Amino acid sequence: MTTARTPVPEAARHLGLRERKKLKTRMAIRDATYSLIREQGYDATTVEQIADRAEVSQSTVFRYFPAKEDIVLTDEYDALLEGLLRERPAGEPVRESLRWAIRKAMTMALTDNPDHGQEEMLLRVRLMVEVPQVRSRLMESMSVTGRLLCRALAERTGRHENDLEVRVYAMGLMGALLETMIYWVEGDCREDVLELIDRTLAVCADLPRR
Amino acid sequence: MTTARTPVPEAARHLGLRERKKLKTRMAIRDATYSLIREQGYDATTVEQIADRAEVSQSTVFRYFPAKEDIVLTDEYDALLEGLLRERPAGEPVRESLRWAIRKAMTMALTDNPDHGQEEMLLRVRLMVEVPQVRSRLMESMSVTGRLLCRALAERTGRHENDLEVRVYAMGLMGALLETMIYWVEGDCREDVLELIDRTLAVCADLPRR
DNA sequence: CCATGAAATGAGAGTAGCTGTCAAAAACAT
DNA sequence: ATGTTTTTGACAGCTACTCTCATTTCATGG
Repeated sequence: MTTARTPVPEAARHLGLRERKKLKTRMAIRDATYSLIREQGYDATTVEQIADRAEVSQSTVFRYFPAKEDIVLTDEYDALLEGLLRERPAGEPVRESLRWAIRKAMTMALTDNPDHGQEEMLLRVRLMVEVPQVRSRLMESMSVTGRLLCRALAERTGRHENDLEVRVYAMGLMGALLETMIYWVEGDCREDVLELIDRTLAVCADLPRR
Repeated sequence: MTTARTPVPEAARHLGLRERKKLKTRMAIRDATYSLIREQGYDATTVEQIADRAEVSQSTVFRYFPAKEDIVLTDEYDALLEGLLRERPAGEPVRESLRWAIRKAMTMALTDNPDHGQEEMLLRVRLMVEVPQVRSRLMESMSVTGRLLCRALAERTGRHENDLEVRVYAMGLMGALLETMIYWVEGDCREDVLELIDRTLAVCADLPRR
C-alpha cells in the first residue's frame, strides 16, 4: 500500500506499528475516495475503484467503513461540540451557549483542520447536501448528535435528558442547523456562515430552565 | 393477480379498467408487504417475496415503488397539511395555525383512514422509527414537506419562501415533530399525541411577520 | 367485431453494495 | 526462532435496483 497523501498526525507517533498502519490504511481509503469523487462524482465511484486506488481489498474497505457513505462522513465534531458547550458558564442562557459553541466548532472545522484541507471540507459539505445517500446518513448521525445535545441541555436546564421538551428542542435545532448548511452551500458558500448561524439561532426560542 | 384485500376506494369507480387495475396492483403490493413484515419483520422480507405474494413480477414492484422503503412510506399527508394550513384565518399567529393544522392532519391520519386500518398506520409509524432505512427515507421526505411548509409560511408572513429564516423555521419544526413521533412510539403510543404536539409547539418560537 | 396503436407486464441479464467465511500474512510476545 | 493474535485478501453469496426486449392487455376508431 502506498503511503497516504495526508500526513499521519503527530499524536499517533507513539503508537505501535499495528496502530500506525491502521491509521494509514484509513487515510489511504479516504484519500482515494475523495480523489475519485473529484474526478468522477460520487455515484460513478465504485468501492472496487476505491479499493484499487487505495491498494487494499474491498473487504478491507468495508472493514474500516461500514458503508460507502461513511467514508466521506466521519463525525469528529460531536465530541468537540460537547466539550465547547461544557466550557460555557453555567448561568448563561442556553441559546447563547449554543451560539458560541457552534460558532467555535464551525470555525475550527473550516480552518485549522489537521488532516484534510479546507477544500476537502467544502467538498464534504457539498456531498452532504447534494448526494441523497450521504445526506441520509448525515441525518441519521444528526440524531446521534441530538442525543448528545440532549444530555448537555439537560445538565444546564435541570431537566431530564429524556424530557420531550429537551429532545424536541435538540432535534429542532439540528434540523434548523442542517438547513442552514444547505442554504449556505446552495449560495456557493459565499455568505458568512457565522452570520447565517446567528440568524438561525435568532429564529429559535431559548430553552428555559425549569 | 388476486383481488386486493383492501377495498378499492369509491372515488376510483369511474376510472377506466386500466387505471383501476393499476390501483389494485398498487394495493396488492402494499398489502403483501405489510403482511410479510408483520410475519417476518422488515429486513427479512425480500422484494422477491413481496412480488410472489402480490402475484406480480419484481419488475412491477419496482415500477410502482422506486425503492423498498417507499412501499411503506407513501406520503399522502403533505397536500392535506397544506390545505389545512390555508384554511386558517390569515391574521392568526403562524404557530397557532400550525398547531391546528397539524392536530387535524394527525387526527385524520390516525382515525378515518380509508384504505389502511389504524393498526397498519401504527405499524407504519413504528417502522419509520425503528428501521434505519425507512427512517432515512422519511427524513428525505421531510425536506419535501419542509419546502411545502416554506411556501405556506412565506405566504402568511410576507416573507420570501427562500428566506433563511423561513427555511430554518420550517426545517426546525420538521425535526421537532419527527422527534415527537419518535418519543410517542418509544412510549408505545400510550400518551396522547395531540398533547405531545401541543407541548412541542410550546417549545418552538412563533415565526413573526415582517 | 376486429385491427391498430399504446400502455403495462414479465423474464432475464447485469451491476453494485454489503456480508460472511477461511486461509495466508503480518505484527507482537516470549 | 517459535507460537499467538490480529489483520488482510480472495472468494462466494445475497439482495436491492436497473435496463432491455418480447409479450400481453387495454383503448380506440372503423
